Amino acid sequence: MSQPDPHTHTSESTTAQILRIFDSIGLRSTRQRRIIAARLAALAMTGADFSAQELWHELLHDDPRLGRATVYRAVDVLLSEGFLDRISFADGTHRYRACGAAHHHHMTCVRCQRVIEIDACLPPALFAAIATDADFAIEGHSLELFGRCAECRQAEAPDASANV
Amino acid sequence: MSQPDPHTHTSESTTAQILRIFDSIGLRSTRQRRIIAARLAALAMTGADFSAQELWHELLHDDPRLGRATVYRAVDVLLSEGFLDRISFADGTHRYRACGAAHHHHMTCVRCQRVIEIDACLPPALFAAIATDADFAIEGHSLELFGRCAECRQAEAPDASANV
DNA sequence: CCATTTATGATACAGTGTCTCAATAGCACC
DNA sequence: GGTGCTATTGAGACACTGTATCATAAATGG
Repeated sequence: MSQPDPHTHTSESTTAQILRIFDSIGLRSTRQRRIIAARLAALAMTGADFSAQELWHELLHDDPRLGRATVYRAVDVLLSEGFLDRISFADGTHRYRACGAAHHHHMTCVRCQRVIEIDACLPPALFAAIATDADFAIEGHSLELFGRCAECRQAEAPDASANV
Repeated sequence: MSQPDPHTHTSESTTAQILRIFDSIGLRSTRQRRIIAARLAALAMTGADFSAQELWHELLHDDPRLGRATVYRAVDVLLSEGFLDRISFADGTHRYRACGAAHHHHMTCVRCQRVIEIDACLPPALFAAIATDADFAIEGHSLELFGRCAECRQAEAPDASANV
């Protein structure tokens, strides 16, 4: 309850967590937000990423009358509350991912677009040096890595083993 | 100034450099591309950032019939050739900047949107550790820092004239 | 149950980038 | 300098993403 084990999160408890976020900033518990929370909880389990548009289309199966703006509004709230992460892709587009609040970064496979989380971060000394040098108060940062996952490297090596 | 002069490039030579990029990949030298190159050379001197749309609007002063798609196409080419950098902002939008080819990152003031370059980068050991851990072949990365510049911190301190 | 106030959904709107295609203009060759 | 081939252009249609508006519906507190 008050001490959810991150490794035993059920879809239901994640749903409740999202609804608690809405509640904590004075937003009402509506049927639409419950539907959205349930779907996001499922996405949080799988770690899948999604665009706001895609999320809306999926939710239309649950409720064909669900408004697009309603979904966008909920995503905005959950993004600013830190429940959702925005992932920027190299082509300038961006998608969302339910990652909880812990600070981390993402690495994207440029071939299959799979996204994995990285818990490593930049050394604080680097930030300190930059901040001092430029006289900036650093408030946040975004680090995205791009590369090829093991599977895609295999799949792309037709005459393999001679390659690097 | 006794330090290494960063302005060893004149606007004209930068224009020529851009046109050489077009030429090197077999693209023709057109009046439109020369106009675009000249403007980008000027932007490269000041280090200003811009959106494709803004660039197009500015160029309409030089040639009121210049097509929007023409500018977008040129920006795409110069981006993929590494002459332009794409800067991603925290709100998901992105802009371009003529930075030449040297690897570097950007720090943006969240208040005045000023962008400064950072030559610091991540320690190679960090990349190696991540790549090994996740079995990824890392091909690129993007690091954006957000914060407040000295001026904006001053401007935002209403009753703190004695503040840092 | 009722009054108040928030949330919703439909739609219009704005911004950004892509695509198509007929007309234009470079470029290589004569 | 012509000439023909072909890349390029420009205009606009189109798609996608996100925001604003506002009458209506629904949730909350009493």
